Amino acid sequence: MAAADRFDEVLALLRAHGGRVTAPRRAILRALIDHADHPTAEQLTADVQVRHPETHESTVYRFLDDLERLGVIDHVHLGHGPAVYHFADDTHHHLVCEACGLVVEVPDRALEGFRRRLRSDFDFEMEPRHFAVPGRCRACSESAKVSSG
Amino acid sequence: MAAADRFDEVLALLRAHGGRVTAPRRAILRALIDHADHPTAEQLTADVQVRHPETHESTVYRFLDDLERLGVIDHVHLGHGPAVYHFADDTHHHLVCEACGLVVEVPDRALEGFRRRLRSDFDFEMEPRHFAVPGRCRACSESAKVSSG
DNA sequence: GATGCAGTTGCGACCTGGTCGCAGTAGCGG
DNA sequence: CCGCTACTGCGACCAGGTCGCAACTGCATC
Repeated sequence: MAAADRFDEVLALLRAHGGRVTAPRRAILRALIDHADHPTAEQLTADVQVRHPETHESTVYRFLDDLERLGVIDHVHLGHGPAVYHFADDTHHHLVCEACGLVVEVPDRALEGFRRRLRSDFDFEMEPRHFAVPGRCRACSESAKVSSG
Repeated sequence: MAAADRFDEVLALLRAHGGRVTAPRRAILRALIDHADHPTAEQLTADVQVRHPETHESTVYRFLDDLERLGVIDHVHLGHGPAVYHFADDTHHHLVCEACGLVVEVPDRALEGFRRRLRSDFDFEMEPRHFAVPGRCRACSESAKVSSG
C-alpha cells in the first residue's frame, strides 16, 4: 500500500468510527508510516515533537491504543524495554536476539509445524504476536561458544 | 532432590562462593523451596514477611539475583506483570494462555523440531527460557471461537 | 459563519515492577 | 571476641505506561 493511501485510509476509518482527525493524530500517523522498522512509543513521540514540541507522550499512547482497537496496528514486546508498533496487515512474527537485539521477521507459516505439535500434544494454541520469540542470532550464538570454550 | 538436601546444598554453594548465610536468606530460600509452582518476587516477599515482617523487598530481589548468578534459579517473564522464579535444574519451557493465565510446562525436546527449522531457515537459535511462549489454552481458544462466531 | 457538545488534548499525578546508594548490622575467619 | 566485609532495611529513584481533569477543538447542525 502506498503511504499516502494508507494515511487517508486510516483517517477515514477513524472518522467512520466516530473519531476525530486532529493535528497530533495526523503527526503521529505520519510518524508511524515514515518509520520503516519497528518504532517505540518514545521514538514516535520524539519524531512528532520535532515539529510539534507540545505533543505529550500520553496523547501518543492513547492514539496508539485507538489504532490498535481499530485493528490498524499491533504492538509487540521484544523483551525487556518498551513495546514496538507495526501495521497489523504486516502479519509476521519476531525472533529477537537477546544478546545484540537483532530482530528477525518470520512469516506466520514458518510456525505451522510447531503450532500443530503444541496443539496436539499440549492442547495449546501458540500465538506469539504479542511477545517475540527470544534466542540468539547466529553471530551471537557462535561468539558465545568461542568465548566459553 | 529432597527439599532439605536442596536447602543445605544451596547454602553450601553460597558459602563456597564467599556468600554469607543470613536469616533473611534462609527464609527466602525456604519460601522458594516450599512453593511448588512459580512464585513472583512479591509472593516470596509476602511469604517471608509472615514470620519476618521487617524483610524488605529489595533484599528478596538481591538474593534472587545472587541465586540466579550462581545458577540455582532462573526467572521467566510470563507476559505483562512480574517475573516468576523456579529452580534451574527444572529445565522446561512455559506456554502461557494470554486469556486466563494458565501456564503449561513443556520439556525442552518438544521444541527440537521448531528450533531446527529456525536454525536452518533463519540462522536463529531459539531459547525461550527467559520469556514464555504466548497463546491460548484449549478452553480459551474454543470459547473465543464460540463468542465471535 | 456561529453554535454546541462530545471527542481529544496537555498536564501532572500516579501505578507497577524493579534497582540503587547509603548508613548501620552481622556473618564468620582468625 | 575482633575486624573485615558482606549483607540489610530504608527510602529515593527509574522505566514504561496509565489515568483524571479542565481546557480546547473537530465537525455536524442550524
